[in-house]
Formats: sequence, structure tokens, C-alpha cells
Amino acid sequence: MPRKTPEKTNAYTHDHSRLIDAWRVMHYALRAVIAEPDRMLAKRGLTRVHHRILFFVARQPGMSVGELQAVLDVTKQALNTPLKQLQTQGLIDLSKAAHDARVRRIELTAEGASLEAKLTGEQLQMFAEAFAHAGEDATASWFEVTGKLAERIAR
Amino acid sequence: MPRKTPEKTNAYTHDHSRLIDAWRVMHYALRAVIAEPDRMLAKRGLTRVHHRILFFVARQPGMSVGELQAVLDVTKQALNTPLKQLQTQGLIDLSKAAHDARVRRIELTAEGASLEAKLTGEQLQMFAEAFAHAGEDATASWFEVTGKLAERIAR
DNA sequence: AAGAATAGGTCAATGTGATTGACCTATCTC
DNA sequence: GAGATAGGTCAATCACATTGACCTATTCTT
Repeated sequence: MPRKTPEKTNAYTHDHSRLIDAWRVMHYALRAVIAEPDRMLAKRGLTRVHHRILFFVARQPGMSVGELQAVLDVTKQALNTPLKQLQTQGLIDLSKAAHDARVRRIELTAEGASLEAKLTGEQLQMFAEAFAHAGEDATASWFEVTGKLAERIAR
Repeated sequence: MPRKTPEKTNAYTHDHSRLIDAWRVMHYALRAVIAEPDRMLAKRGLTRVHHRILFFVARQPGMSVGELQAVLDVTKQALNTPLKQLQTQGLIDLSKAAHDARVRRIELTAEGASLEAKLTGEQLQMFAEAFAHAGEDATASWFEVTGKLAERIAR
């Protein structure tokens, strides 16, 4: 069984399966990072949307509904329900803005901040462990590759 | 403004924002890899589900509906519609299995194979470019870190 | 050969989440 | 006071997936 271009063929199939592996492992990594927070949220009847809200409000306390809506890229109708649920559960606090009473300031309550820290912390912890395990240089490389992939996205 | 533990504080905030950055850049990378194939699919009125079907059938030609269903982890009702659409568009071909006439063999048509190669190729190309840009060592590091993240997922 | 099991398809009801569109209040700006 | 703006809400609709029930064709079992 003679093969005319064994190197090229092998190189190709090796590359190909390696690239598929990259795609696959990236999916698994995503799922892994999301899995535990999702479980914690589910216990309270919450979902990823709620986490996203808590996440952004934690980083920009006092942001308005409109700002949040823009960041999350959803309609106000889609935002309204989870927002009310978070308020009902005492995780966020809505108040009128001082400069403009039409605007609502969204803030985390102590409990909301605690939950957010737990959820996000869980995720960041996984990255921290992976980075620590691989070392500083490997971490930099990871950022280089992943950043290169992300490059095409506007923003 | 005296600071008691500047190193620790800085290290923490630096780490923290770096980890958040990691999470963010990973999201963007995901979106970037998915974006172009999604656009190509949309032109034909297809979605990511259809791509997933084409992807798996390309790698395991002749697989059964049940196998596909198991791999995709959806119900047969959910699978049926996109499967029929792909057949209607002449992208897949269904035939009875030789060993068991109840079982349907799913295969890609020439056109289906061509589309699948274009879709998946587009995605793998992005990885290939990112890896080539970063070099072999960085690629290995990327796999190490991402693999470590994915570790917790069964399978 | 009869009966049970299996692969697959289909109809129906239901649920979830998001979207568009219209309309409403309160408030601010000019 | 008129018009614009932030936000809320009701309603219809859409996309998609799920469960459940039922049906055919085929294979396996005894």
C-alpha cells in the first residue's frame, strides 16, 4: 500500500483532528465553568440571566435599567421579569436616582452581593486553578491564543 | 494615604480583573468562532442544530438516527424537524441499513459534505490561525490550560 | 408463527423565553 | 404647557424543546 505523500497526509489529519480537539475542549471548558454556578442558581429558581444581572450590577453599582438593558442586549420586557424576581428575593435594591427621578438605580443587597461573589467566585476560581497549574508563561500564552480568536468580534 | 498591604491588594485586584478578563475573552472567542458559520447557515434558513448534525454525520457517516439523537442529546421529536429540512435541501441522504431495515443510515450528500466542510473549515481555520500566530509552545499551553478547565466535565 | 421488543415517525399539548407593538405613568427639559 | 425620556405593563406571537401517546415496520425470542 504505497502512499505518495505520507508526511503531508499525516500532517493534515493530525492538524485537523487537533483543531477539532481544540474546538471540543473549548466547549467542555465552557460547560465546566458554567456548570456549578448554574446548579447554585437553580436551587433558588434562578437562571443564567439572573447571574448576568448580578454580575454587571456588582461591577457597576447604581447602574440604570436602561444601561443594564444595553449591556445585556435584551428588550426591557425580557429584563423586567428576572429583575422583579431578584428584587422579590431581596438580592437587588431599586431606588430613584438623585439626579433624575425617572431613572432607577440598581444595587445589590448584602445578600445579592454575597450570592454574586459566590457565583462569580466559583467561576474565577476555576480559571485561577487552571492558570496556577499551568504557570505564568502558559497563562500568557493562553491569553494570546484566546485573544487572537476573539479578535474578530467588534468591541 | 497609607496602605498596609499594597502588594497583596494589588495582586488581588490584578488577579481578579485578569480572571474576569479571561472569562470575558473566552466568551468573545466563542462568539467569534460561531459567528461566521451562523451567518452562512442563516442564508439557507438553517441553524446551529443543522450544523451539529452535519458535523457528526460527516465524522461518522452512516450513523443511525438513534445514535445521532444520543450524541446531540435531544429528543427524537426535536431531531426530526431539522433532519427533514436537511433532507429536503438535499444535504443529507437517508437509507435503510443493510443489517437492520428498521435503522436509517444517515449520510451526507456531496452538497452536504461541501457545506459541512465550509462551515467546520471556517471554524477550524480560526483556530489554525490563532495557533500559528502564537506558535507551537503557546498552542500546547493553550491546550493545557483549556483542558484543565474542561477537566471537571465527565467524559 | 405469535408476541414482545426496537427504530423511527408523528400528532398534540405544554412550557419557556424572547420578540414586537401599543399604551401608560412619572418626570424632565425647553 | 408641549414634547421627550425612563421605565413598566399588557398582549400577541414566534421559536424551540419537552413529555406523552400512538402508529408502522421490522427484528428477535421462544
